[in-house]
Amino acid sequence: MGQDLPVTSYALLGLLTFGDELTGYELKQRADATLRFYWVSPAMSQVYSELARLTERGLVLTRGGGERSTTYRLSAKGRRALESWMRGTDPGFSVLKHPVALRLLLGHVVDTPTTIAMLEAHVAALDAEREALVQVREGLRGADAPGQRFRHPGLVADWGLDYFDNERRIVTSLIERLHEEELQEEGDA
Amino acid sequence: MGQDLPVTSYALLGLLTFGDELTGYELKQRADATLRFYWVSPAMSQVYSELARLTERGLVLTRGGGERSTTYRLSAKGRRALESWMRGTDPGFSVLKHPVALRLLLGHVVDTPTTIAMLEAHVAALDAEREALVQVREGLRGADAPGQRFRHPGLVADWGLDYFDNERRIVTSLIERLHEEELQEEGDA
DNA sequence: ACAGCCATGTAACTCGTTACATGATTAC
DNA sequence: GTAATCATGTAACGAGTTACATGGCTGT
Repeated sequence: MGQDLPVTSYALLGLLTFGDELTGYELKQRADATLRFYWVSPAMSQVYSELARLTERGLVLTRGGGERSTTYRLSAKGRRALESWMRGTDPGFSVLKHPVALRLLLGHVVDTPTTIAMLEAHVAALDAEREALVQVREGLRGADAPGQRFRHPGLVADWGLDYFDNERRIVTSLIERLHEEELQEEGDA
Repeated sequence: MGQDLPVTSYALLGLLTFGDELTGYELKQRADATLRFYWVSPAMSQVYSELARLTERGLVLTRGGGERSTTYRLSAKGRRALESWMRGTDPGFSVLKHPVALRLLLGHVVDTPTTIAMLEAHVAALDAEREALVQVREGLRGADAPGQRFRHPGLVADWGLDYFDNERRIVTSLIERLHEEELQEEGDA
């Protein structure tokens, strides 16, 4: 034991449990494709520094150091570390940083049409993100059947899609609520 | 102009737009009560250092400096800064750090019952958080009618409650999916 | 030849946290 | 009296970002 790494380290370590061997660059791409929806996509430079730390602690093994590209794979020690982290530590609660909700909270500072425009832009962004996640989900077809070893990413992607759908629904209804108020106020004026 | 503060600074500044005057301690409590659901609750020490910076830039005014407790209120300049931030800058997309989704993604590393137990604990945590938000929502009764000046916090709280409800629903269904797979596997063995 | 992607890192910096330190006021 | 809450800060640190720097390889 005796390791306590930030969650992002374990997340990157976890991306190396899918049976393949990646360069730092490829690991970053994998993080961009899937991790970013539920966690964060670390900067390129952080991927390399995390890999250096994981290597130092013997949790990953390198191949081809010195040449143009180095690949990384999970070590037995790394697998044990990941497993004991998953079994033995409390995940903690999720943290949401939602700039649109924050600005809606402060809606009295600006006029209603400005707030409505912001929410409409958010719906558009939501659609774009959803579409990106759909692409990821498509890429998992075949590996996602019950009993398949790597079926979990498919489950999480479905979770994410459901989240997007629900958020779209509620934001749309908030827009309507604000629209009705607008009409009311115009009636008063 | 020439100010570019982190979002958290504007968030704290925004909490001072509700017509009252607060101590750092009270501001922290307000952040704990509402901001934490959509953004973050900064540490006590950060609240004080942010207030110091906002004061330095003239965005908030202090009363009673030197005595045991100092209160802070929004300045005209602070209001303009907040407004131009809300109108003129892109909110950006929300960031979700979801340790439970992350661990579900890596479900192949542990056994299914462990994953199910984690999801069940998450449902319990969700219920507790929801209940805390219900309390906040109750405190907003009266200020939340259409046309009321400070009705937006009520809208955001409703959004948050809907989010919790939806997440509970999907996590529960994920638990069922995993349960069914478990039974299937036992049948095979 | 040139653009774009693959690949790897360093340096400086900011945000935000935890730990520490202090003391007044209030409730029991 | 003593525990909890109110109130304010400092110091050290870690996580993560942006900007910078470098160079090979690939397609057109």
